[in-house]
Amino acid sequence: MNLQQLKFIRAVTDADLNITRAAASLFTSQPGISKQIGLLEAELGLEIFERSGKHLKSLTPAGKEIVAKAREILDKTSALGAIADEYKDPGKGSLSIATTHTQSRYMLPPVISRFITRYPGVSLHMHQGSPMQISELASRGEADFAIATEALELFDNLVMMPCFRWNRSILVTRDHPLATAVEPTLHEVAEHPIVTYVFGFTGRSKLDQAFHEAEVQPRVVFTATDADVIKTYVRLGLGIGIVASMAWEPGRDSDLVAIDASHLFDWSVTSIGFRQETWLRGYMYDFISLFAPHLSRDIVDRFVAAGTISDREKLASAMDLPHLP
Amino acid sequence: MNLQQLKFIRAVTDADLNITRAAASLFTSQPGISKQIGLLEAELGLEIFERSGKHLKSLTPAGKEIVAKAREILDKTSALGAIADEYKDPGKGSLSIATTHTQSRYMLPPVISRFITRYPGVSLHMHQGSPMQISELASRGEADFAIATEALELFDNLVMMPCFRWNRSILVTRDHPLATAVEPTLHEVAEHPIVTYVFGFTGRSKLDQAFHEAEVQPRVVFTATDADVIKTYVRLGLGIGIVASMAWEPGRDSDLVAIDASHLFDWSVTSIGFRQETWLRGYMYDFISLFAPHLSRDIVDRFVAAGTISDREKLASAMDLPHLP
DNA sequence: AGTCGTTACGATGCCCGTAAGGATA
DNA sequence: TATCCTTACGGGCATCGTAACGACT
Repeated sequence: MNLQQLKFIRAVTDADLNITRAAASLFTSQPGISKQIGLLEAELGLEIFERSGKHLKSLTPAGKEIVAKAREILDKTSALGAIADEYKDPGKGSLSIATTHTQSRYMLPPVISRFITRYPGVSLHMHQGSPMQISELASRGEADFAIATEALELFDNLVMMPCFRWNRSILVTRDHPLATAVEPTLHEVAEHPIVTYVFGFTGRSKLDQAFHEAEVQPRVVFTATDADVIKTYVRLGLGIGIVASMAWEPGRDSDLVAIDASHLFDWSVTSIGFRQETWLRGYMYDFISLFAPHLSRDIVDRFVAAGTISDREKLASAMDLPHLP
Repeated sequence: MNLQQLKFIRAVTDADLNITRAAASLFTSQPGISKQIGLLEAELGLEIFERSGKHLKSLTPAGKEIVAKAREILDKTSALGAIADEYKDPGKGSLSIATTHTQSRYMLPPVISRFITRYPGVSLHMHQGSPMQISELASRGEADFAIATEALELFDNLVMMPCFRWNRSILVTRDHPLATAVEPTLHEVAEHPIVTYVFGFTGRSKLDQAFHEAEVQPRVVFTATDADVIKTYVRLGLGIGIVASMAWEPGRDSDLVAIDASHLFDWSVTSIGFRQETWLRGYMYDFISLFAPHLSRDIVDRFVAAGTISDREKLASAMDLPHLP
């Protein structure tokens, strides 16, 4: 058995049991993988993949466990590299963050700015995508951190830690009837056409939930994945915007009025997550603390050490999170 | 990087940084190890071992972490084999138990007997030693289970679970003045010369503690590592014996009188422990349950999942253990 | 017919073993 | 001086790539 073979079975599994594709992703030959998998199966004395003729059909029950264990092993081997890099030069390395538009546009800029000042030797990579894509990137180890408000809990190999609570604001043009409203009700809001996030993005679910519970049917006329687009259409008069409060910028958006709507909707929590197995470099701890000051190195370590999801939830609920704004 | 290299650095560390000895233990050549370590260090870009000239002096700080991580990786690779074996034939395999004389002589026989009936295909290996040796065997993975009353808590990579509580009996010959005593006091006991366990064995510490707290100075005239030897000297009239209650066998030891001493000493807890990283085969779960019926598969899994030592202690204290006899 | 996995074969390169050299305690 | 690690060198073997074959959709 060797690490190469483990990499191969992982790649094949990740490529939907297509050896050819796995070979392409690893820049190697397809027969090589086939051979090595055969050797590994011979050594273990059982089949990892179930074949139908010459096609891989599925993982055998044993194969599932073996691939899972192989993932753990490979994760730890990359940790070895991280350890070495940290000791060689704590200030040199790379950090890859997967996040949504809302975070990267409104929350991350000051954090990133402070981070690159402190760690000029760390090369930053940002991936933007849907919460689902983000979680998957982190879960597969292609991103070090996932930062999002939704979907992070769907991957059980991610350690996720709550960062802050936020709520929504209603954006209207200055001449809009709601512009002078203070604490409008859901009914009043629902009288106007609404422009907001696509489902699955930026706490959209809490928004739907509030309307549903109040038995009010909102007229959502347009949805987008980011607040910039939403604001554009609010300016065009398509409807009122409901966006995360941090998406209203005092300077740039002074042509719009932001009405706090935290009395209408449940608070959403933005979390940062990473793979359980990752070995966190010093600058990674620091990045987390820059983004969420209550997440000190100790606290993060405690999250990592917590064995079960319920242990982590306990830790999370014991924390008092900052409320934005 | 490959698994071989990780095996090498682990072996060298375990051989007190002596490459020659490590090579011997792995049945390979010394230069081969030297070379591979050099290659690994080159790949990681730092030294794992600190050299003084051509001798390995110590592990570098990075080296310590790297070796620790290497151990985890290697443990998981052996788990792969275990998974395969389990799926190939759940009834075939081997089980190696490290334990003390007290356990293997008095507690384990009925368990072993039932186990081999249920799993005739599992080859059993028993190692006997001091609690310290036992823990080390388990901690190094040379034994699957460690069963002992002391020292298990010293190794933090062992998951240990409480099995039962037991206490001590005073053994005297039939004609001894104490033979008819009921609930003798510590002072009465201390009037006689005592034969008992060596320090570090079979709950000896609780015994000393009781005398110390009562400010009584016992006259311990002979110590042994097992109750059979102790009983022999009690029969010779060297003194009264203080042994684990389960060491008095109604039939074989009817020439001696056993006086329950649980009112004098604190209860001791015997635990079973195994390495956190071991992948437990079905028969291993069963063995645990045979030895300690309250340790069901679910409970064991919960112990393994518990992230921190304090989590495990919480689980342990929530359990109500059988009291022997 | 096209896609995909297995088998066969040849070459490269890695790994291990023996032998010799150099440094430390 | 004895022990121990490193370097050097040669042989064997594992791995990888190309090419051909066979099987499924």
